[in-house]
Amino acid sequence: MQRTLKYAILGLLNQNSMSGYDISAKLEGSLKEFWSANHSQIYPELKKLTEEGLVEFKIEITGSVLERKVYTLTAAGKEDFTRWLCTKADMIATPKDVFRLRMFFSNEIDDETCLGLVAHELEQHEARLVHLKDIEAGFHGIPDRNSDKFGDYLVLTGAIYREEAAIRWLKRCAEIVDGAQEKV
Amino acid sequence: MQRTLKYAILGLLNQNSMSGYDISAKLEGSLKEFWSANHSQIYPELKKLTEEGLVEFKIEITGSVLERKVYTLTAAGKEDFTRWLCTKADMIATPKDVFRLRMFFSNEIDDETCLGLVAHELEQHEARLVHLKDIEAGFHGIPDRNSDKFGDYLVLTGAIYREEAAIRWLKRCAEIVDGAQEKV
DNA sequence: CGCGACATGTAAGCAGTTACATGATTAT
DNA sequence: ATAATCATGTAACTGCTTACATGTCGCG
Repeated sequence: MQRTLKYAILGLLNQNSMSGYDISAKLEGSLKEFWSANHSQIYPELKKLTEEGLVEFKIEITGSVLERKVYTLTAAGKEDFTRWLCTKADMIATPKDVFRLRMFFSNEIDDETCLGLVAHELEQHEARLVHLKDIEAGFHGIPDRNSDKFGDYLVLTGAIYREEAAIRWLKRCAEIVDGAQEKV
Repeated sequence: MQRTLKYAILGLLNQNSMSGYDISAKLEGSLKEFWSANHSQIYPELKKLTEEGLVEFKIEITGSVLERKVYTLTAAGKEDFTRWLCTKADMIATPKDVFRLRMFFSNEIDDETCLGLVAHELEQHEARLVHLKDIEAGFHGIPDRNSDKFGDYLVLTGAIYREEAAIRWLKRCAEIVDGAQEKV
């Protein structure tokens, strides 16, 4: 029982009070490189956190009737989050990857199909890398150590390194399959 | 509904007939870098695959009474697996990573604690890399394109690249946190 | 007046983890 | 004998995805 989504939400609320909709948007933004959740998971979790006394909300009205629940961390919520944040944890066991599973069985795939699969995967990682580099260009140097942007920058760097490694590997895969082909 | 475990099992049975226990062991071996499952997930899945007519089993006796169900792919199973294997898929959306989530909120952590967390994570990735390099040393060059070892080698290379990227990033994190500290 | 963004929720089902439960075989 | 490994299963629960369901607000 890790309740990681709980801490993702508490962490965001620690930065700013916001609604479930806003949290949903954040998880579609810079966080989505390493954590994501649908609104169908976020709203029930917020309800649970309210019952646990870690967050509280007040209702705001946008326009004339549209309700918006703006959540804020309670002192207990802040404490729980801080405790989690500073806790050393075991490295994640298995980052599951369907593409790598396919490649594990690649001896059953003919060269042409295999190179097609690799090219398809490569395209997607290259597009992602371009996107990440675009975001990186928006940072001018390393953000202030105490600003929210600091963690943002760290994990962006991590995502870039990760994509670069994936691309390097995929190119190596193509090379190996091609090389094995030529030897015949 | 992806049923990825289904295809992991079919793929292993395509290599060799084996029991649920053997499949469990394989998923603790070289596959565990990108797919894993407990026996409590494997046995019910094998039951389901049998009902679907994709695998069949015969009971072997080890010793005098201990039963062992040895599963084999049926023609339908082989066909289903092959179709899946050659299918292009979208890249996985979010490889969830709790450590990166912590780092996202790192502006809330003091330098010493933060460097401790990074060092702890780094240790684990370095140990993993050593382990992977050991396995790599057991391969003498690239295995035959048509052997089971071929895919094994490809994904091992991928795991090494991945760990190297993680290590490079963690060292960069330490550098950045240290750098930000000195500036004060 | 229609479309996209804002806003919140529930239900059903699949995937995965932890714990419960049992027993045989082999090596020390 | 006793511990590690072989061997198979179920139950309860958490986590996550997809689909269902509803309604407002602002812009063109």
